[in-house]
Amino acid sequence: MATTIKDIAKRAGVSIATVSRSLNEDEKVKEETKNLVLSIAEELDYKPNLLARSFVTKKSNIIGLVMPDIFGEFFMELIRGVDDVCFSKGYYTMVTSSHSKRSTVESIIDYMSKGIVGGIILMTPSINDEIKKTLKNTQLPLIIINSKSELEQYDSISLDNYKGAYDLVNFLIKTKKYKKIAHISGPKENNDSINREKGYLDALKDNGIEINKSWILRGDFTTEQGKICSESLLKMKNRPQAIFASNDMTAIGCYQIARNMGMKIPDDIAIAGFDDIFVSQFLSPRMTTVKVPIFDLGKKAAELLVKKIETEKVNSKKIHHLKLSTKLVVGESC
Amino acid sequence: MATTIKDIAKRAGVSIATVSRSLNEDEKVKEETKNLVLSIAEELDYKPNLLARSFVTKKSNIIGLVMPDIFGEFFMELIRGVDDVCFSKGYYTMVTSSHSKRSTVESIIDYMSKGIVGGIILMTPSINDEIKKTLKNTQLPLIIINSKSELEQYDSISLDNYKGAYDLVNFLIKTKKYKKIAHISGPKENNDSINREKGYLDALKDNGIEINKSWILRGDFTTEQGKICSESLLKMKNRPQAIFASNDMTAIGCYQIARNMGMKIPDDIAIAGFDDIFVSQFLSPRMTTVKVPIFDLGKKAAELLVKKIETEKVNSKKIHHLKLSTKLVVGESC
DNA sequence: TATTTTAATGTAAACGTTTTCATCATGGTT
DNA sequence: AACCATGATGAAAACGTTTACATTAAAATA
Repeated sequence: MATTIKDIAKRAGVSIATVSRSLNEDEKVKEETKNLVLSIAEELDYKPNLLARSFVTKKSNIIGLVMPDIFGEFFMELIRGVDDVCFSKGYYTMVTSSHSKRSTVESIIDYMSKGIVGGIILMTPSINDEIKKTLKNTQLPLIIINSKSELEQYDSISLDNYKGAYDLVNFLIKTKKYKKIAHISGPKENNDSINREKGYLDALKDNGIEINKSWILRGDFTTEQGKICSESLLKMKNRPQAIFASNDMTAIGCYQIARNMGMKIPDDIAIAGFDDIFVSQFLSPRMTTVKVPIFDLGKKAAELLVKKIETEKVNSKKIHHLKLSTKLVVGESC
Repeated sequence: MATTIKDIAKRAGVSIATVSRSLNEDEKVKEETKNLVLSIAEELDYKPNLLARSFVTKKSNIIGLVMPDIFGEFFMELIRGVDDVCFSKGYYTMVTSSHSKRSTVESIIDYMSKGIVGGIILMTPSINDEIKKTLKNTQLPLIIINSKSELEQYDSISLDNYKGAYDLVNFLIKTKKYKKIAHISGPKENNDSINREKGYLDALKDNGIEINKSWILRGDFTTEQGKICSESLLKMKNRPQAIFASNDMTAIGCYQIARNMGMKIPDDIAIAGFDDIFVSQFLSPRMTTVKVPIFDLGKKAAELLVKKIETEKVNSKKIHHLKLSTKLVVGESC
């Protein structure tokens, strides 16, 4: 049987209330008594029962991380960032992802209603009405990771996809002197994708380059679709000099097609991606892309959430909207 | 305020005991009463307070996944496998990793003592005395993921690293006709590494090839060390025809050095790895390696653990030691 | 019919903690 | 000397469940 505050109380000859107070720093209790209790707790190797504590305080030091998927380095880095902060602040990280069998909403509801988590980090590429409605019904501390802060009333952290894409395309035009730049986008509803495309369009516009709509193809962040799109781009009579793919996975598809068609990168076709995933540095030539600080994203989200959980009483109603900047990674593919 | 069994009891005109019994399928309660209770619960959108439940039953449906690190696709796949099973069985996945600030042992102790998890999946590359001692003090259901089942008393799941390596080296000898095969190992204490090296040695032995000790170098699973080791191998007067690296990361280092030295893979030097990480398929030439079913590993571990948690009363003392087989992936690097 | 068994339900304790309220010294203020 | 504020502590309730035990009514057995 594990040691409880009762055991300590008995041994110390005080009430359990005094033990509890001694254990929870902030309370007024005579220094002497406190030290006695603390030393006995130490001696008996006392570990507070978190379940009991959370149960009575209605606060859980478990953070629920809801993601659209659990796959690849993006989510791994996110988890790592969250875990890093959680650990150092005495919190636990609980992960869940959407599934064929479970929607994002279901995950959230589950977490919210069962009293199991003390706060939620919600990472979602898009926010639909169902999610909005669900969020409205909770008063759990919440941080949203999403590019588009459609929900102004919630704290959010996002990557500056727009600027990342803008800078990259601007670099292609200004430094590399490309004028014919195609784009393979990401999924339609995906806010990351939407903002990257915007950055692309604005960079062209600002440089006085006319937009060629036939050079903008819809991808879906997969290598497969990258292949399909790049193939049709490279077979055009008036084909582009460069392809800006909405993410590295898509760009990898372009690499493969270019190689298959016997084209040299970047001489015959320049390729740029977005994300700077692990693979990208090993491709030859090294991919030009945009580094996104996912680890930091996770860290920041967790930090913000913990802060929110702990100051909830004070209820500082200030809403934060953080935007993390990306970094251009210049390789030899352009 | 959330609905509790008291609310249901009041509305249904029964005691909370009856409500509880109705909710927990297995109990004897009149069909009629049960239906009434259930319909009211539905109506009031009752969600049991998991904290309260776990607190009183001393059973948690949270599974603690303890890993040596949280980085890269290996752990991502592991988490995914665990999450997959956990979700479908109504469990939650809590992750933690070792740190500069936290040892594996501390993570375990933390999980064990705070009453927060109902079982632990412990993934560790090696088991030291401290871990052994710690495990002895718990009666929490536990599954160990580790190559070497030093701890026969605990259920374990592991990858058949030995056979994977043996088959690969055997393939290099029998099919590819290499006779001079070097090996860059992994960390000393790492059981995966140890078994892979054993497989390598035995394959050579069984094929009547004498072992050249100067061709066996100590790596540490990093690309950096792969570079260092392969450079010294390739600069030898009597240099090997092939290098079997203990994992793909190391093999990638070999690729880079070979390229730097102007050597063609596989003509000048053949390279093989282990793990079949995501990158490997994109290298040119495609790496020959060994695919390890990490996702399945996670799944199996979770399945076993859940089974253990749920049959604990019955206490079937049978200990399971599962070994998952790997699969040779033939690329063009050999 | 009297007694025993069984089924259905209620009562209340228990889990380990926090926290409100009450109690009781102690020492300072009039 | 009487009073009051204060600081330290204890008693007990509360949180939402499950569950051992008690109770009741109905059914089965004698």
